[in-house]
Amino acid sequence: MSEERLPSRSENFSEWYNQLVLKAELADYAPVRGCMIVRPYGWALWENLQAALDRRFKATGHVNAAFPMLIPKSFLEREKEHVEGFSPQLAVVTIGGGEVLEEPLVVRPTSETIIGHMYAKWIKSYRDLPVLINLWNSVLRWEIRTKLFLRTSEFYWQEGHTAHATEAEAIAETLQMLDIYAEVSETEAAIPVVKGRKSESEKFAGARESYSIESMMGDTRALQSGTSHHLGQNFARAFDIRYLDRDNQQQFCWTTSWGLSTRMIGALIMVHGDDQGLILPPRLAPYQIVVVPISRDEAERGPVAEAVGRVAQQLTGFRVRIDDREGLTPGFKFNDGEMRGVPLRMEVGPKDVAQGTVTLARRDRPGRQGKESVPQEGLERRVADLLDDIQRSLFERALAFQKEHTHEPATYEEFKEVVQGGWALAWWCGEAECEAQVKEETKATTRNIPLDQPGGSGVCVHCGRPARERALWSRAY
RNA sequence: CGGGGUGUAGCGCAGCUGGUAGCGCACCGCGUUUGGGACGCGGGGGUCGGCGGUUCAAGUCCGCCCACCCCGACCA
Repeated sequence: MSEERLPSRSENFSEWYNQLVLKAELADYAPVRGCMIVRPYGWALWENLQAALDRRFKATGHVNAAFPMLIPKSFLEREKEHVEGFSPQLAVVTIGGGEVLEEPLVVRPTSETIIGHMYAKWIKSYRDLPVLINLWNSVLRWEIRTKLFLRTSEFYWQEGHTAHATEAEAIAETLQMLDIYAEVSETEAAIPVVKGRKSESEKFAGARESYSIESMMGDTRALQSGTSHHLGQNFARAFDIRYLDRDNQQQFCWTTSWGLSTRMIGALIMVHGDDQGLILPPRLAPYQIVVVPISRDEAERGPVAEAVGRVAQQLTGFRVRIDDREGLTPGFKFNDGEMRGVPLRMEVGPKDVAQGTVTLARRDRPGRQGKESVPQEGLERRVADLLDDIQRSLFERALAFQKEHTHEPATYEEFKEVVQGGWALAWWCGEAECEAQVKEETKATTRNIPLDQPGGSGVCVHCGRPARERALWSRAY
């Protein structure tokens, strides 16, 4: 519960975000540095997102499993780029049961290595392929600078790990999972994305190619909210994952990995929220409707409660919360529901009882607008339509915002200007030092190289050398 | 890891030149309230971030440490 206002979203985005996460009771700071507590309301949101993803993973043939949190340190050292990428961020266990361990164990920063070890053991024949396993777990990366949901030392996610007989299959898998992430983000979270390939400097440590979905937050900065990696044969060679093909020849597998984390919750907050608080998309909201009963005296209480009960019966197909907390005024509950981002509020008071109506208020319309009086009869139909409309309008609003702040600068001068408050889609020569210079000069980095390129060729927006692809540039979280 | 800032009740803060801790909100009880953040009365709650030092006496002065936040370099 809260009663103070949030900082202004437009004036102090960062502070607005921090306080909203706490006040909406999504998460809290843990007593351990860099870690977060995900509170029930935040976890309910994650569970809904999990369900949306898991359904799609299963539909595409994946199965879930559990792997240990502790990994022999030597495993991390097997793949050269992987070590370099993750060493600085590892937490290492050196003592167990009071004894110094023979070999230190690392708390998993990601599971490619232990997966590689086990896949090598399990895969013998082309008949064993593909292996399509997903893990729902948490991982630990020693982060210096943290922010709830966006970057914490421990975070919750899913990591998918697959092994295939051919490169083409592995690439198809990598792109299939990227598509699933994009589809979940857009249809469930109502967050538009740009799918693309990561630059060499931004790709996953050990990957051959990394792909990401990138979204524009309310302050125009970009957030990578899902990644899918084609690992080539890098991990297969490091862990000796081989199979015997139809011609009785030993072949290395082609592997992939892909992950999406609770960071997506941060995206939901930053894309849809406003000065009043969260605005949650109906498909993921823990509660889609909050019912606020209103009665001035004992005589009204009974009929109102009866109407609420009747209405609740009609809405069993929705996630409904009846806010019958005592001693709180309706006004307080309105604000509380808005802060928590409940998509639809239903007020049931004496006037509604007298008229056989309820009052609906949609969260995505400002203030007291978006309120409407509807008959209790056939209510569920109107509720369903409104929730659909809210889901759609949140996406459209976010997409319009993203488009409005995405530019195609022709010159570097223009580029420098636009990346201060938006995204730039601009030709890039593909050279790492060019990218590094741009970052130095503007703080913008390549987010990805969008997959749907209009084609053609041009000159690098920074150095003027020939360029074959356009990159999406932005300041990022 | 560099620069800056903050640690006093759950949250936000006050506490002067040292004298034994307070305000608002939240919380508990009773009553009146309830269609946009109600009000009255009465309560409970503190190793003042930690350790050490100076002093008759430290929230206050000194030293060291720790944590968190903001801005930069690195990362989902």
